[in-house]
Amino acid sequence: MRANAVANRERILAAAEAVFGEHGAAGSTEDVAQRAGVGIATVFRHFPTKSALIEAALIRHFEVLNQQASELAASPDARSALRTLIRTMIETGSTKLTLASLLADGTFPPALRDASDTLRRTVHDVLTRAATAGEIRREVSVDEVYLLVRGLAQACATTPTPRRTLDGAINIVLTGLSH
Amino acid sequence: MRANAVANRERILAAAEAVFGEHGAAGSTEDVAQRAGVGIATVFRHFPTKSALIEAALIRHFEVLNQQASELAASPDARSALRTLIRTMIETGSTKLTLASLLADGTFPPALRDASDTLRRTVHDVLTRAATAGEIRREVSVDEVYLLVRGLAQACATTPTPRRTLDGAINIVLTGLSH
DNA sequence: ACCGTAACGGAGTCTCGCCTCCGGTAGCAA
DNA sequence: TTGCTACCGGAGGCGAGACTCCGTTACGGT
Repeated sequence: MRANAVANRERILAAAEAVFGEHGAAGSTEDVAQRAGVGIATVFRHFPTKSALIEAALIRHFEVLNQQASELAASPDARSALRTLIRTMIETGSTKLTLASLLADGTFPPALRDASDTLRRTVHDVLTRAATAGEIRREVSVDEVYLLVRGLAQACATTPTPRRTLDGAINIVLTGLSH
Repeated sequence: MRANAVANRERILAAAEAVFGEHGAAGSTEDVAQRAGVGIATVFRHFPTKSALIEAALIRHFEVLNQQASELAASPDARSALRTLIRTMIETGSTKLTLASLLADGTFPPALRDASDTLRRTVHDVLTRAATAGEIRREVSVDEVYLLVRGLAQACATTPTPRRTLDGAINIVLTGLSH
């Protein structure tokens, strides 16, 4: 792949993240192209279909999240690591994209599934560390936390939510986890 | 309005609820017509636009929920009332529709806003009763609970979720509310 | 500097879904 | 029963957005 093409691919992915993050799956490929400063044909040359584009953007998102989660898993303060992780996962809005892709298709393509699983494992680590540190109850499962976090993310994504409210909700969850 | 027309209107609303509940705003008007057993024109005669149709279906949903919530607000056992309410709101999947309409338009038409506000007030009642009964902390706001519930509903709507997991998540929230 | 070719751009095609037009059907009053 | 008319249904119009074709551009190896 030529150097120019690599750069374009990157610009398209960034644009896709922005557009789909803003309008969900309703965002149009032409918007993505325009925001990336390339022609439509270029977008379709790099990603043969709209789903492929969304999928690629999602994978990228998961990877970034996983990167941050890994760093947090290594942090000494398990409790605040958990809090930060939850905040990040919600605010990063990645789930807005997840939602979009889910609505479009319904099933996860394997590559996406991998990225998602990796992230889940890392989150699991953070939870386990918090549990052994006695910060949260031991019976709490990743799935439950995941459900709550994904839910909050989606809720915030669809309706503008004041920071106070979100903080309050997160606090409720954290209290529910620890007691 | 002729008797026949009333029946059709009702059938269309029921069909709309089913279709939009299943596919979100992506559900097509023709699907609704087919499921209702009427022609497309009939749908558009009763509801001048797709948004109007979604709006009507949503209002209906809110009213049903509000009905159930009112009954729960009168229940003697404040704690279990709260639990049941939360469960119902999540399972009824109404929020799937909310989501749909929000994606389509962004702002609430007044009639819908009313229905939504009424429900919110009723939920507020249930919360206050639970608070005075000492079942939950006094500082929790309706908004926070709403956000959590809406989130769980959306999360469950987009991905199939085992009952155990949902129960676990609800438990976490309830513990977070009470302690 | 030159050339082969990877990569680009945008006009055009095609499908799909919202909405309308008009001829047909059937409720309801007399 | 008969007629008036409210109501229905399906075949289009129309616009939007996913995807393709092909002439043009410019990267990069020599």
